[in-house]
Amino acid sequence: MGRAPCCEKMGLKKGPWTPEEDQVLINFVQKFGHGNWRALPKQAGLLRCGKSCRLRWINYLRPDIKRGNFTPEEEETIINLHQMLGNRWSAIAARLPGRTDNEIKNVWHTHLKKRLINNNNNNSEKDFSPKRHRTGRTSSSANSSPQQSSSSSEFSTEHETSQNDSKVIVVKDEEYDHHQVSSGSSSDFPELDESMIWPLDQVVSGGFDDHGGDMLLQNESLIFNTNYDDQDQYDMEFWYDIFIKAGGSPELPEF
DNA sequence: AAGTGGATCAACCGCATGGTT
DNA sequence: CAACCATGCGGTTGATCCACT
Repeated sequence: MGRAPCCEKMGLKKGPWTPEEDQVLINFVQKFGHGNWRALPKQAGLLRCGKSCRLRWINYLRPDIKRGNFTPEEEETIINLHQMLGNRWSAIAARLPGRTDNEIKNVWHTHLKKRLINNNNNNSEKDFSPKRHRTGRTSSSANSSPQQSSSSSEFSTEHETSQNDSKVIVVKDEEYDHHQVSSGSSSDFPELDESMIWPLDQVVSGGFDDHGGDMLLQNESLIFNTNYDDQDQYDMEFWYDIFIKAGGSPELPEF
């Protein structure tokens, strides 16, 4: 692999944590907090780098960590949020109290992704995969995600939403020759050209699935594909609101 | 009982971001 | 404003577990 890791460079320990190390870290954090992860291992007497300590605490030792299997409700929430947010595991974890981004990422890759693939195979008429899902991050690693870089412009079949009075904002993506679509009030998009706003039923009949989350995935692309490139710090609450308007699960906790 | 291959998950790595100097 | 630093994030790895042959 690339450059030598910092831990080895400093003669620090790597690999699985021992119960003794865990206890030292717990005791230290409970006493002094974790204001400075970099300095913590030295102060606590641990032969670990700060990064490793932070990860261990956040993913395993934190007192509010919920262990054990994910409930069907949690899994459904993850699926919904993943449709909405893509591989933004920390954002998803923020909506699942007691669950960590690492855990959610693991459960997605080991269970949920396969389940969705199976579901899609069983219903081959539909293709819910996003054309291009861009997040605020511009790194190559973020873009290299299979979820985010997968390609499918056609969203399938009938849309069953009853919210026909909603507006849908459509922007032709010249480069990829498809439409970016989002649902919401036109006032949510300052400076939008009126020609971009179509009635909902007029658009979704052209090929959208019945999951609000998929619409939102397209939503995010809209922001980054058009005049709104400067809005790379998009507002989670804003998107959540649109997600709900578009028929997303309302049972998620409030921001 | 032993071997094998897939599944799982803790931990690591590199990079991006935001704050500070 | 550039350089540096600390932290957070997402992708990936590798050890271990477990079911199956």
